[in-house]
Amino acid sequence: MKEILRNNLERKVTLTAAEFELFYSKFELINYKKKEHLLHVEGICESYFFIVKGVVKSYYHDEKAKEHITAFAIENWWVTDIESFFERHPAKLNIQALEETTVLAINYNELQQALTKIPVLNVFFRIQMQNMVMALQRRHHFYMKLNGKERYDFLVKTLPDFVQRVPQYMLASYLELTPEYLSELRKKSNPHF
Amino acid sequence: MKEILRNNLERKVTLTAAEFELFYSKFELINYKKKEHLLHVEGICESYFFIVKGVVKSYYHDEKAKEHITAFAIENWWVTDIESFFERHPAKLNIQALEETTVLAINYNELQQALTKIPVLNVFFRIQMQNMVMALQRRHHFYMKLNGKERYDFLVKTLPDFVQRVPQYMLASYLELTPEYLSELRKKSNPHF
DNA sequence: CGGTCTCTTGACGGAGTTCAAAGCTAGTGG
DNA sequence: CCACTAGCTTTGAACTCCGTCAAGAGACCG
Repeated sequence: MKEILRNNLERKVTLTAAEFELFYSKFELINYKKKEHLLHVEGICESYFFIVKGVVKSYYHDEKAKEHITAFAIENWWVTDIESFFERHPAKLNIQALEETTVLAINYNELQQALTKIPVLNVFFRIQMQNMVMALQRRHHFYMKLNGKERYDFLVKTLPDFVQRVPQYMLASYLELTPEYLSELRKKSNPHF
Repeated sequence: MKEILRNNLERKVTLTAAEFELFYSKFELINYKKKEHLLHVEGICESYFFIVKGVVKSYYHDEKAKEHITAFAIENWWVTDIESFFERHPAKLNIQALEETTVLAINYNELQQALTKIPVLNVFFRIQMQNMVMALQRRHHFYMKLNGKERYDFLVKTLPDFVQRVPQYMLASYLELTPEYLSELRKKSNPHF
């Protein structure tokens, strides 16, 4: 538990043992059952989550009540509604566990204190934000350059195991396609079973 | 010049006069003529730019040589190819001046030194990256939820002056539409001239 | 073994693209 | 300061991708 978080931090910065202990002490270990929510739309997102085990999805419903999945996150990833968390606005996203999921959660005030007491965390989160910016820019290319079939093929090629861990209709939602059309694409991809 | 940068920083953090002077001394003032490039694809992006005056676009060409504009930036904005700049990879983006443009540019090594010597800059850039993440997430909704007409109308409504500063075909590229189709949409929007 | 959740099929329609051509507009040089 | 040209915008027809709706077929869980 502690080790997983520590390794994740060490990828980007170096903390003294004391700094790490202080930071770690601010987290709470939480267990979510399948379909339980880490965050509900409208509430203010109080926590920044580090996923120790499991899978979650971030999603919202549009005006026609259709679900749009904006991201999945698995082991060793950080997840939150950044806008709600940092700006203290009501969330536009829901976050829900797709499997039994264990997280380390740190709340807003604790994180702000930690950022003050442990300045190197500003470096960590700056780099994390930079990486997120890069990922979002790549996602933009992904959606703009590729049509539905190409997006699906790319996902299957780059994350084959992940594709099997999540039902088709959720992938369709993430790919911004209808389940019906995705089904048609799959037929084309695999002419023989 | 100095004042504009100073104000931009003060929106998020507070620097001492000495810190600001140190930071400012690392910038170079550069003037670009219309159509000149701040950054060329393939080269490594050496500078982080702060636009003092003018407009620039970031864009790339797809495999069919079609141009895709990913962003515009105007006075008081920061712009760079984040991935190329921070990861020291060849750039995937070009950045080009659309008008006579003046920038303050800081290069990679100078910025790294500044981040070490002036720790509060880590806070500044962390917050800047956070804001960029939020902007990119909003952009994702913008493209996914809205159809072409809605995207165009939204742009005209929120940035009417900007729309006039940039040719239609560039707006079309930014909106991920063909110029032909955008022309059709404009006709629908303004039935009387 | 019954019901809900998930995936597939097919007919049809609409948003947006492609290609080709013509009509404008604005900047440039003569 | 006008004329010319290159760059920009508009038009229209044919076509493609993908969504909607309606229905049926599996599959999983209690």
